[in-house]
Amino acid sequence: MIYRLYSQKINQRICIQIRVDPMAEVISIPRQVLHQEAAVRLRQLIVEGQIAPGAKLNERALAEQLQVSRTPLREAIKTLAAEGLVELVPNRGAVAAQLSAQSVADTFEVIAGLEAQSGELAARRITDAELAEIRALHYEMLAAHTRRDLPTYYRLNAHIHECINAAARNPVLTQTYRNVNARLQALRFRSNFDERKWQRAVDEHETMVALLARRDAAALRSLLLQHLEHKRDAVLELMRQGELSARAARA
Amino acid sequence: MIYRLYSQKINQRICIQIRVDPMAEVISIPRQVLHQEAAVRLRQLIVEGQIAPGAKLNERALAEQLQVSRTPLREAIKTLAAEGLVELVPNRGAVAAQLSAQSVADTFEVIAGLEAQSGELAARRITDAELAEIRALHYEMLAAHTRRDLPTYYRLNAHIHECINAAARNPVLTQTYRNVNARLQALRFRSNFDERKWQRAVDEHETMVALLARRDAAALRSLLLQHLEHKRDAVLELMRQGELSARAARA
DNA sequence: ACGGCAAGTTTTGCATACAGAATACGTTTG
DNA sequence: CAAACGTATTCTGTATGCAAAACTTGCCGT
Repeated sequence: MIYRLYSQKINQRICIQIRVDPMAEVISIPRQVLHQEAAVRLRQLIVEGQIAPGAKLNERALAEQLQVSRTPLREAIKTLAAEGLVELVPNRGAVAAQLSAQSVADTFEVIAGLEAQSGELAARRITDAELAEIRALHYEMLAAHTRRDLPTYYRLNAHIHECINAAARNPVLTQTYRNVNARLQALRFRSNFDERKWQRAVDEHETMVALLARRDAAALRSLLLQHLEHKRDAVLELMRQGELSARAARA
Repeated sequence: MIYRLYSQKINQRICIQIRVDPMAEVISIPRQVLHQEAAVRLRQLIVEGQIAPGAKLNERALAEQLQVSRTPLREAIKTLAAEGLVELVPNRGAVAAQLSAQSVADTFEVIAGLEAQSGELAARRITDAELAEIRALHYEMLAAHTRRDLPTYYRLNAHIHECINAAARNPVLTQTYRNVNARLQALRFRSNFDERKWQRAVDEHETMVALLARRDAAALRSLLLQHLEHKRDAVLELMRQGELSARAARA
């Protein structure tokens, strides 16, 4: 494999060629293109809530913050718009997506279907090694639950669901799932379980692992539907509380 | 509501204000912004196969063809990339997505899940008026089938599935469905049923309408799963034939 | 005081300019 | 003649400039 390095001046050109061992290519860090880098960082800002839902995205300010020019930033915004994380308003730029209670419920309905299918497929296709990894993560999660370490619990919880998804061996499903799920991350980051619901979620995860081990696709499917329904109710309840406390603060 | 029309010159500014009746706004045709216009037309080019799967998208040539500059075109390309219709290769631009048999199968697996859920929800939520419209479309489709008018059949078929989806009353589901479905349109445009499979598809549609009328969510769900499985097999078979004939042509 | 208006300011959308990466191509050399 | 090389050309990625749209502010008349 041959690579060439050029440096073009007005009327003077230098050309250097170097050979690169094909095996060594993975080592090279080709620094992602700017618009993808910008998309990643902007996605993070929105998902983590540093850009509030409904907030306007000022291109000049964001470009400065992310240290890129407006062109790649605008391209990144178009990407996030297609993912549903921002909304484009003609001649008025973009705003961070704002989820009403209704659209949260809708999103959970879709996610539930996707997760259920993941589970169903995973139960058929999972390997013992993958199952062992999920079981290990599950025990770590139990530890986090015992310590009431919510951030770690969330991280592990999301990781387990990602692993189940991966075990379904369907890249299109994985991408679709990630895409829809991204919209909910902003909510989950803030959310906080009540004790009883948290225990129930842990129990459901316990059953999940057992059903995966038994390769019981149908049961896992319905468990996941139920699990997501409970998650939805928890999030909606928190939204209502948040709304109430916001109203109380305003009053 | 007040709108203002400006024309800025270097050091001279003209400002005209006009009043617009809010009710009249829907009449005005504010010609979508260029990057969205470009995205729509580019999507069409890819879906209809005028840009072959795997073909490189030359920005300058495409910009000229679509009568826009490269900036909005690139933004449109980023949108389609997020939808999965094109693939971005760093420093090498974009290529129209190419679906392997495996990824077609994967995509159908996801679509099947989404359609099944649409059906399930639609059976619960559909109104009599919506049902009547679907039934009407169904009869039109029967007419197209009887005439062996494949293009009309496809159009009506897609329309019926869209209507079922709409009856589910879940915008997130609708968007996700459209998104994933777009990738398959390119294939369906070219495909052609064998007689027996076509008849079976028509029969399945007949049952579909009956189950919607009975509001039988569970049965509709499993029928749709089966229906999509058959569609998948038909498309995969056509892909194999296409490959074979392509090979034969090359030999 | 207040609603409406016009000019000023900011911001978005698009086009163009330019640097660097990739590619095509003619030449050289073993 | 094929492989390698160097140059020219093409193409992508980013920055910048400019016009139109939206927003802000101050003014004026009632």
